[in-house]
Amino acid sequence: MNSITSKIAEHSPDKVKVSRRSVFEAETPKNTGPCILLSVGYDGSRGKALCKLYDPLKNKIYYWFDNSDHKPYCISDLPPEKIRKLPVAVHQGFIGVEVIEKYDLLTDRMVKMSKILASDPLSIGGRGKMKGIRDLLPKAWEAKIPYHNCYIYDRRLIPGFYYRIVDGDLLPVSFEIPRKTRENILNFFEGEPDPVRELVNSWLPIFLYPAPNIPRLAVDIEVYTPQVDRVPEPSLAEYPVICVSFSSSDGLNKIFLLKRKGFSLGSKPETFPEYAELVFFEDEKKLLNETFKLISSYPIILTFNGDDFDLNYLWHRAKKLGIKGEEIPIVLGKNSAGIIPGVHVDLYKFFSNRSIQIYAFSNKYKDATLDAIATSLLGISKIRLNELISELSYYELASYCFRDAEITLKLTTFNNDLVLKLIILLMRISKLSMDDVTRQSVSGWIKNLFYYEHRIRNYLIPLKEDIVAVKGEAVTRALIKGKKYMGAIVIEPKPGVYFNVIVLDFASLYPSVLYRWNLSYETIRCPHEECKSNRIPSLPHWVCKRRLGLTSTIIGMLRNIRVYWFKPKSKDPNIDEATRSWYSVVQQGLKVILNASYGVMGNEAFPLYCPPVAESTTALGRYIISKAVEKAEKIGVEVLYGDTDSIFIHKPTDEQINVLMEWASKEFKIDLDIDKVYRYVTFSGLKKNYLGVFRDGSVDIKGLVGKKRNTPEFIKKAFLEVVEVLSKVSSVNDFEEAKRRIAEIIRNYYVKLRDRRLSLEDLAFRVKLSRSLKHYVKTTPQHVKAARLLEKYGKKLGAGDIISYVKVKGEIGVKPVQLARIDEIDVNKYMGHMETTFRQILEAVGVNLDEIFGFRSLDSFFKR
DNA sequence: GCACGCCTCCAGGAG
DNA sequence: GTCTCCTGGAGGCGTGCC
Repeated sequence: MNSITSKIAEHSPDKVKVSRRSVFEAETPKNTGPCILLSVGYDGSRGKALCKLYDPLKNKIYYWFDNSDHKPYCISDLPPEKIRKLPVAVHQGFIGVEVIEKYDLLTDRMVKMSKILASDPLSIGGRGKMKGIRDLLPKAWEAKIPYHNCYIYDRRLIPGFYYRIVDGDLLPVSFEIPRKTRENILNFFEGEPDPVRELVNSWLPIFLYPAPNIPRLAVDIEVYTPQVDRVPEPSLAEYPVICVSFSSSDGLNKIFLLKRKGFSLGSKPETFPEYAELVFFEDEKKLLNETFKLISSYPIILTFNGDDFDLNYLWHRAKKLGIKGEEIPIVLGKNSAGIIPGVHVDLYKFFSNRSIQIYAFSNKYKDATLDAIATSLLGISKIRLNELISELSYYELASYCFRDAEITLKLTTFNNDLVLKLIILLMRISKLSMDDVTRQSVSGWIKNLFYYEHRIRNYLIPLKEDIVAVKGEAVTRALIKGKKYMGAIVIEPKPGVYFNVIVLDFASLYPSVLYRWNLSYETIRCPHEECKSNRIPSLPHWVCKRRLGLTSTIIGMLRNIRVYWFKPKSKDPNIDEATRSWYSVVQQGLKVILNASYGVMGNEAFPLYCPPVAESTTALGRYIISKAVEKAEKIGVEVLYGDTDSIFIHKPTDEQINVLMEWASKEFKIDLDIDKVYRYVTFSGLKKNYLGVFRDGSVDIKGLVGKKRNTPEFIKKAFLEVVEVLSKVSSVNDFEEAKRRIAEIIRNYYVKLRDRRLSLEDLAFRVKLSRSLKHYVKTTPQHVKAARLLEKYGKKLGAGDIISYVKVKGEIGVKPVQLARIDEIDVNKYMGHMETTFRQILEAVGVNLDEIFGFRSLDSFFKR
């Protein structure tokens, strides 16, 4: 025991210098060097907009407050004299009203409006007892924009970009773009209208100037809990914080542990981080105070779920222990936790963002859990525990907690700080603060970006109901019940095996269509008589000939700049690696925005929602792909399949490919590219369902059930073995041998199944609960049945949880893995699943399963 | 009473 | 809370047959 106590004593806080100097410069300097604009907010005590700047050279944060007496406001169509007679005028926050002129895109003319100024943001948009000004007006424009964003627009600020304070004023740092680079990029916009070229010019610095590396500290806490399977409730903060870990991008690695009676250091696990400094605290309050000092000493604090848990818990716990509010550098919002003086980024929110998950990380992680994300992106997992957190020895607890902090940090440092750079780029594009951009979804980014561009042009930001009133609803019918308008075409695939298949696709088809056809809410069904002849094929809609659409121009500019410059240059070996890496971030960030740019137009919740724009986009997509099929057939090329923006063509000559590409660029001014080159492709005959083998033998599997996440592991394994065999096939003659080997593989797995030589884990279906259990009322899917069985045993389950269940004989038919035994398994059901899985491939190979084996089903084949 | 067809719900995926 | 199109499995219900 003595040695343990002495070891602990070695780590006593008196001997270790824990605190770091705050990065905060309380007094705003009159002049600074270049700083990054991290965030714009509102300081209630001063009643001013507040910009958080980070000075990378001095490692300091400065707060700069508005010096222009900028006030919150909203806009009304009533003249000032009428407004002065309304209750608005006696609102305690009412300051005054002034006449302004705005350009109204919906009517295509200048309008006189009234700008109503207020003393504070709440006076405009307040709710509850004290109604805000916007609710006292019959109609109010631009009244729902958070004040700090309004300030960004009016000052034309670009979050994530460089600013400096000069004589107390905030000025952007101007960067010289090399003349050659500028010219090279603008060359790609040769022949485009002037406003497009001007737009490109104004956006270039955003893309060309690399993001800085900003120091950041990841924090993770562990809390004692007496209950199994229960996360402590932050708002109650009943139990002590027993461990806090820190890992920073500049090499700080610390673990704070709370000393508890009856706990020992234990033996050092292999996972213990020797490079981290272990600090013991007798007193929890002291532990929290030191934690807060560290939190105040970095410009960016990273957590994984810190909004809802870690920072939330720390705040409430600190209050409970009697720490004074001003000593807690945490500001709790409704759904988030801010910090002082820097910015808090909750990576759980960022990685949960569907667009980030799918488009930035190509669906590499399927669940937004720290373990799943870290495993697939970093190759590092969380530490597996055999005991409850509250029972771990000090060393084990420290190792476990620290790993989480370390992973959290690494999520922003891996691949050359990819994620940090991506966040900064998205700030610049969306014009949102770091705290906002990491918490909002893609529609929030696009909304803010469009609002900004409206404001700097003095365009009135329209009301959603006015857009729909003027432009109307969709006129097409969706194929799927419950959808609002018709979408893309999927060409019926020709079943069979085809060697030498090329996939041509229209590069970012929808953004290109929006741009080329000038589709924007103000240009579709515009008010001009002479434009009515400019029709969209097959639709009653027309497009403006007089005016360039605002949103279509922005989307087109982003699309072109990505396709022509950043995407190719990110792979150009003549460019230095640092630049290439930044370019790669830029092109990925643009991809995220572009992929959603059409979708938001068809989203009712989007403030510029415009169904005619959305359905015109898909209608033109259908038009273009149909014309492409026609053209291909006309020049003697067989089209095997196509989906939305692609055609799969059989054995085309180079000449034929060139003809098609030139035709597309001449006919539509849209690029048709070679997307994929297959050695062979097999089509089962089902749409969105095929297997292709590239020239190098790698395999491209789409839609097949063997690949689906919820397919049992053993079927996936069998499927992969079969795929492996197929990847070796290089000519028609190889198929006979391949089929024999495939039959062997299937038989092998069948025998394993029949003899129950498989684990329950291998047999489990893993299906996600998409909502809480009580919300399943219409039907009871199998995973819900299993989940309800689990609940009887006291397990708490909710939306997002993955249920693992197996199919068993008997009335209910399913059991959660935890409750099942191997002898209960319903072998026939699994046979059925194997059959469908392999039918998709084998039929694709061109031969019906029945024909291969000469029996009606696999089942009867094996029962022979 | 029961097989069967048809529709709906739900999850997961393609683009 | 971008969008629509497509597939498979199970649940739920009506219908016709024995």
